[in-house]
Amino acid sequence: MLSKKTIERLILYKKILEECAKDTTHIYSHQLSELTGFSAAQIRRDIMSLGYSGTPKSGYEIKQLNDTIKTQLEPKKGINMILIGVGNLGRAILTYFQGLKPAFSIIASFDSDLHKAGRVISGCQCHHIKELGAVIENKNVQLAIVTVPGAEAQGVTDALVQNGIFGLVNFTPARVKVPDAVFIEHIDMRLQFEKVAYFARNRKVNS
Amino acid sequence: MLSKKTIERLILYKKILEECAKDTTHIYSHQLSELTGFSAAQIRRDIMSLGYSGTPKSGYEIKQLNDTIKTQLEPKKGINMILIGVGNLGRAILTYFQGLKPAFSIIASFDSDLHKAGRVISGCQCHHIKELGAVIENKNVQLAIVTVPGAEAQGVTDALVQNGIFGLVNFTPARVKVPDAVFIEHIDMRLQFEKVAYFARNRKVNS
DNA sequence: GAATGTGAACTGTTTCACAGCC
DNA sequence: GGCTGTGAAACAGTTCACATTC
Repeated sequence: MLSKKTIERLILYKKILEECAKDTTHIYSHQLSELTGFSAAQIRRDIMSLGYSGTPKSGYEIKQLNDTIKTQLEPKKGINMILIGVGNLGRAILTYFQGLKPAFSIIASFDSDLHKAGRVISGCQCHHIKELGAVIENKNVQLAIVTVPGAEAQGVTDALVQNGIFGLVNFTPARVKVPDAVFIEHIDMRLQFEKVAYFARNRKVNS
Repeated sequence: MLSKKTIERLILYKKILEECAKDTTHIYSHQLSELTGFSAAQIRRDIMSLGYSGTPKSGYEIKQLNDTIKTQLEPKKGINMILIGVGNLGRAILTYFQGLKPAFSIIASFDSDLHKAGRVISGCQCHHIKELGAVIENKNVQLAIVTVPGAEAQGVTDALVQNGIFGLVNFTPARVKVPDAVFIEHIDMRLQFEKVAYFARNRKVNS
């Protein structure tokens, strides 16, 4: 099993290799290093962990390498996602994702507000939260994006897990708890901003 | 200098301690562990690295501990931020940040669209991108949030760095390059979703 | 000669485990 | 007994450096 950090880098390589494929057929680790900012040794190590090999003569064959990464990362069919909480952030994400189909589709959204339920908002059908179970089952939903207010996050998460969701992206500041078998990623923007503020303030004052 | 990971945890402790302060005056590491999901040893180690000490009898004094964290993390005055790119995501972030004042204020936004420049959008004065330098200088801006389309990210970033910004949060998928002395955090949502999809699919199938 | 593939070394982070304290 | 504080061990992630290959 590849580590979280390795996966993040592979996802990045994949995107960059897609760009490169337009211009050329082979690439060296030091070139990928230049494009990604990771060290060449790191990149060779990652590619090794995929089980793919290049040659000293011409480096890595871009198309083959990319296919190898895709095989590891991507499922055969697209990912079906839902989004809970159609507020400002929720709507922004819905709009953003219109551009990423079909690899990632948000196929339904949910809100507890009866004024939103039943309408199409930001290009996505909004349901009332009580229909959660039915939609997840019918549409074979695998991932959920949580953009409700922090106080509601744990309740919504519990309901999602109960209904068989096992991958979550939580945009609320609440640190919700999930069973071990469920994978959750917290994207706490406030925390990220505080971190940047800290390191910007305490930056190395050389150069 | 504290590490990135330690800082992230400290920011979380701070928020949780603020909650706890309403109910009680002292807390044990294992209680903080329960609330945060990090191990008790980890928490003791982090607090040690702050130079703060508790007592075996009653654990850590919440108010003192929180003040210690704040001294490390927060500047005396609030952080002035700007946001570049008033699209969907940009507007969502602007709205979201209205609630976080005064610790973090987005004091201006910028866009290359002349229809947006001059208006107040999502509670924030929008300027044309060419006024960047003037506003940064006048308003003592320290941090910038980049929410432009990926293709424009590097150009905007260069302009920001040129104008003396040394902390950036980049929401575009582009991996922009900055000088060593500038701190940048990438929040690539697409990448995060792919990662969650991967780990959700390859999850441990026990329990 | 310049690249890959990789054992070994190194660096950073987390956990263990226990002395010391109340 | 149950807590903190912390050296030491364990683990994870990255880089080094070099034998090997084209």
